[in-house]
Amino acid sequence: MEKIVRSVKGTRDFYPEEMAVRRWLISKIQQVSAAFGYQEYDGPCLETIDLYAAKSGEELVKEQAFVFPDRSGENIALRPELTPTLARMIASKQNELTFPCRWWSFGPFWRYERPQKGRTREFFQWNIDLIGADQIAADAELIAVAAEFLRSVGVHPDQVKILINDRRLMDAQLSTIGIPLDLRPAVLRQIDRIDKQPAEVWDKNALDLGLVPEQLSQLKSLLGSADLWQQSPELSALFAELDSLGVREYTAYEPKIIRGLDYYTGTVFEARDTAGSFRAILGGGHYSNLVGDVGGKPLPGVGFAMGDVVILLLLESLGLIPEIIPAGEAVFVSVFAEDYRSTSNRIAARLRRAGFKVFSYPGMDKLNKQLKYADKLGARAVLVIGPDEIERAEVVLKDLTARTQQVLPEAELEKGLAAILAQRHTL
RNA sequence: GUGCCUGUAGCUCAACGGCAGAGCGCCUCACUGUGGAUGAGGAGGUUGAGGGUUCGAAACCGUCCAGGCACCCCA
Repeated sequence: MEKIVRSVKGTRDFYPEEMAVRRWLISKIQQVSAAFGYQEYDGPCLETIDLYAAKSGEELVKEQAFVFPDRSGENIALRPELTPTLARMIASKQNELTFPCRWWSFGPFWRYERPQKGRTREFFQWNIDLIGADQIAADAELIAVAAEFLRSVGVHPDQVKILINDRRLMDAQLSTIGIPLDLRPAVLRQIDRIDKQPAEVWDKNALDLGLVPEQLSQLKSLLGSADLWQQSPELSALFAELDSLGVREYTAYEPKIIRGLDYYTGTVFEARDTAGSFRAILGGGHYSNLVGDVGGKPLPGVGFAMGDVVILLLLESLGLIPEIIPAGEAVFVSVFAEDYRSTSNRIAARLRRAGFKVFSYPGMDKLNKQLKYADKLGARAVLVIGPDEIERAEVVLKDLTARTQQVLPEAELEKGLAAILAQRHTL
C-alpha cells in the first residue's frame, strides 16, 4: 500500500462511478447551455504567463497559478481561469464574429491553493458568457441560465438563491455617504468580507480604512437594506426581466454581494445555498471591457463560472445525484464451458451489431460466479447458453432487476432483450 | 502563505503507555446449470512516513506527507 506512488496534492481520481457523475453533470450543463442557444468552445490548458500578466488580480497569477518554464525557458501557466483565453479568442476574430456571441465551455483548471472542502487544486469549471451586449436583458439572461441549470438538477428555490447586486448602485450609495473615490475599492472589498469577520473586527477594519463612525453606521444600514435595489433603475429592470423569464423565485437582492474581481462593472451575482453550508456555487457579473487588455476594441459582456466541486457537494448533500451504474443497461453473456465459448461469442457479436451493450466472461468459472460478476457490475440481463439450449436453438434470458428468467427461441432474443431494457429502471 | 484539528484492515470506527479488535466489504465452501438471502470457514496491519522519549509507543514529543476547519482568495 505504501508503495503506491501518491497522487498530486489537491487532485482527484475519477473511478467509473465518479466519472459517471461527472458525465451526468456535463450533460446537464450542455443541455441548459444549448437551450439558451449557446455554442461550445474551448481553449488550450497551457497559456503563456503573459496572457495573465495584464489583467487577473495579481494574486491569482503570482500566487495561485501553476507556472513552470518549458524546455525553451518560456514561462507557461496551467490556466487558472478561462476569461483571458476567451478575451484573446474574441479579440483575434473580433471583425468576423457575429455579436453578441453566446459561448460556453467546460474543462479543467488549476490553482495552487490549499485544498479544503469545496476547493481542490485541479477542478472543472463551467464558463458561460454573452459577449458584445451591454443591456440589462443580457444580464438577466445569464442569471436565467444559472437558475434553469439549478432547476434542471432538481434544486429548489428555497435551497439555493442567486444573490444579485449592482456595483453602480453600490458606488452611488458610497458616494452619497461621502466616501471618497480613492477609498471605494477598499471599502467594496471590506463589504465582501462582512460575513466572514466577527462584527467588532469588521467594524475596526472599516474604521481603519478611514471611515468615520457616522459613515460606518450608514454603511451598515445600507448593507441591511433589502429594498435598496428599488433605487436602481438597472436592478428594477433586471428583476422585472427575471420575472418574465420565470426565474424570479431563484433570485434575491443582496447588498453584500460585491465579487472580488475588479473587472466587474455592473450587475454582480453569486449563487449560495440558503443553509450556508458551502461556499459560492457559481459567480459572475457584467463587465465592460473584455478584450481591452489583449489588444482588441473594448467589448462589454456578462458571464459566470461554476466549479464542479461545490455544486457536486451540494447536490450530494441534497440527495440529487442520481445513482448511475457505469455498466448499466448492459447484457452479460455467460460462458457455459470452454467448448461453448464460440457460441456465446457469436451471440454476443450479433447483439452488439444490433446496438446492445454486451460483455462476456473471459475465464471459465461456475455459473453462480459468473452471475455474481454480472450482478455486481450492474448488468441488466444475462444470457445462459448451455447444451440443452443449443440443442433446441434456445437461450435462457434472465432479467436481473425483475429476478425473472425465460426460455426464448434464439431468433427472438433481440425482441426479449428490448422488452427488458424498455422497462423503467427504478431503484 | 497563516492558525487550529485529524490520520488504526478496502470502508466506518474501537483500543488511548502494557498481546491491534469489531461491523461492513472481500475470498472459499454449503450450491449438483443460476446473482443480491442464510450459515460455516478464511485472507487482510511495520497503526500515514521517518526520527526521538520510554523497560515497553497506535497512544507522549518535534519533522515531513496527506485530509478537515477558519483566514487569504475564489469556482
